Amino acid sequence: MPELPEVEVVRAGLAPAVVGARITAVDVIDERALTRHPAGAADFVSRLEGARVAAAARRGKFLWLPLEGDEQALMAHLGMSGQMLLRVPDAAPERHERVRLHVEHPAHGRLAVVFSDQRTFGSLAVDELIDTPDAAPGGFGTPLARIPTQAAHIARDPLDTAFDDAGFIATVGRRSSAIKRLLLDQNLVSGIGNIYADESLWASRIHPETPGTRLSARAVRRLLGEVRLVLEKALAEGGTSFDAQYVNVNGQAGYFSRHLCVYGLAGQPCPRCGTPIRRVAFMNRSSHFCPRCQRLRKNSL
DNA sequence: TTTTATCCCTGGAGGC
DNA sequence: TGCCTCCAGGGATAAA
Repeated sequence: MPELPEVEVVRAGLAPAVVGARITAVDVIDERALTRHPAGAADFVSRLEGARVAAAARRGKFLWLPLEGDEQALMAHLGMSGQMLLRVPDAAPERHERVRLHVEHPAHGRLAVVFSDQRTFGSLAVDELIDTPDAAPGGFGTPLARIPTQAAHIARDPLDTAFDDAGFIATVGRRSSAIKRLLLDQNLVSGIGNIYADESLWASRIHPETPGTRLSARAVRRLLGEVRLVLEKALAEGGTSFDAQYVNVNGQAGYFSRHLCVYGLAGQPCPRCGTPIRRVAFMNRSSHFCPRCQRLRKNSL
């Protein structure tokens, strides 16, 4: 499931192949891949054909390719199972191929950029770029203080140098929601999904259902530090792959799953204390934690 | 404003 | 073998 590290691996893989390239043609195979582009497939195609890609940018789990000399960008969210694959121009269709962009790069020649998505939670759109409220770059990979309108509402991610640590700590301290719910709230901090939320909370020894109001500023600062460490380690390993749902632009898996301490490891010993990891239902998904290292305390942490 | 629940979707796993 | 149910989960939206 693509979270920040996986999306960043995709962005970094796409950048050298598409920045400076011209989009020569667009095939929309399945319109469900355009749920974020309400004007429809014909409008999507007409806005892209002939355009040149100026950059490859990302904030949290949102990825976008600003178009040169224009106020628009091709925006992508990979959802649960979306993939952006680089292929030779006449490559056979992928099993769950939804959209194919034909591009021509001045150095690399013709390429196909394939958006493939099994569960169809991902989507592409051509979106307007607007100014960022803090005048800092819109995201990683671009110096411009611009962001697609559909990504403008989400917070910066923890690896963004413009991330507001103090604002995050203060907001968490005011909210009574479970800390895991707050970590998954993209309006508060972006890029974290179920895997890295569980891993960061385990590293911080915080129970996922601890209310934000029960966490001291010091505890939230420590958690933020662990979030960054986990994300950076995952990035260095190429992201987390459990199956074919996440691969980089060349179709290769990441290796961070070898380093997971709790996620998906219910019943297995905690790497720190040996107590069996517990899995509980949480927000229509799963939480994994060590019942000994991560106790739910009544007093503040 | 904050919090919580529901829905969207596909394919693999497991039970019968 | 075939059918059925459950499960995975990011984000938008509605409801409380």
